[in-house]
Amino acid sequence: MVMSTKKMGRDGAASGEAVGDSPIARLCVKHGLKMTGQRRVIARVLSEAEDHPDVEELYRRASELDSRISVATVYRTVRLLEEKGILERRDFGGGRARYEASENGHHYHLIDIDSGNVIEFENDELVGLLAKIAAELGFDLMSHRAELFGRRTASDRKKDTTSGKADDGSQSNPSGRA
Amino acid sequence: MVMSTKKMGRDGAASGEAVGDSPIARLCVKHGLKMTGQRRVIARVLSEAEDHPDVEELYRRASELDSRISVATVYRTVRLLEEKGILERRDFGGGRARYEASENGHHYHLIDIDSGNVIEFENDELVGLLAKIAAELGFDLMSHRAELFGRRTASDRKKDTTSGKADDGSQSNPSGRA
DNA sequence: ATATCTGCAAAAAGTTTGCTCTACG
DNA sequence: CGTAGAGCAAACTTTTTGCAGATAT
Repeated sequence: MVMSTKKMGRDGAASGEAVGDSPIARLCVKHGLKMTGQRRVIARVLSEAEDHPDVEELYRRASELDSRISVATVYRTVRLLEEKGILERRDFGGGRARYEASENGHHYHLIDIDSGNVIEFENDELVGLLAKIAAELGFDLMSHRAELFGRRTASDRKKDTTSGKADDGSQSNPSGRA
Repeated sequence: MVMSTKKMGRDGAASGEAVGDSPIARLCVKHGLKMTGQRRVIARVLSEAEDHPDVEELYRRASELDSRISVATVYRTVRLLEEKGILERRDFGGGRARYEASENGHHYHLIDIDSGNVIEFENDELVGLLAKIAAELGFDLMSHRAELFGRRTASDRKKDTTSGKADDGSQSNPSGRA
């Protein structure tokens, strides 16, 4: 098992147009999408996101880079990118959809129910088991998701006291309900 | 692995008041909730549900038994029961929350992406693996969920042609988006 | 008796959409 | 240039809430 070490694209030298493109913007081009300024900004925000922002948060971050972006465009864009398979929508509870780039690879989430932190991890054994289960039920596994809700073990907790929160796409609500 | 064989409570002889109570209604009493007529009806609907109805569907079923129930009450009730741990909220995509009784035991869902059918299954090996993963990350596993999205294998498909849908709490949208 | 619950309707919250103008290719 | 995209605001959908009257314990 390996915890993901997500690398974010550093901001490109804004030379011309295509060179400064973020990884996701490049994916968009690859998918034949028309690259508008707004989309390029949103793509960049998504590429640089290390968490699981919701639309509101994406809108906020995009607006910082270019104030001429509307929420509607963010909604339209994430929907488009989701359809293209570039983005994945998540539901961690709380009513709003949260997004992350598919290119980050398949991984799972462990949510710390006390702090709201979301820890990502990969696990081949798990993939294999799930595929096996699906097969036993007569299905080919097309996609899947697993979320663990846990609490730090006493022994683990005393190791560090980095009590703060790490991931938080704008709102972290452990239980998913206020 | 064992597919769940959920038993639903048959309707009780409406003798007095407490005798006809559904399993969930009894749980409500145990939790000290005031049992109004509406709650009793909703509890019964939930107890008898073999699928994962959303609020709209719960409202429809409850209304059949007693037309003097409002959607607001259904919302308030499921929220209350969820807080008490009697109900669990699910998100299978599609924007609306779907509910099922916690008493049905811990199980997982395999969603047929073509038909929208939801198949429930249990798997001890999976529980063990998830707990192990959590432990490796320094957590005690408090709860978890796993959803598989699959497509019937060619070989399996030709065995039966029960093409229709089985589970469907009012709306089944394989991809979660219309 | 009285704190809790319900219905109703209005309000939130999140997301989608029609229309017109703008801009990518 | 022509068509897809963006902005704006209005529409929609799902869920929550304030309030007055009803009800379980």
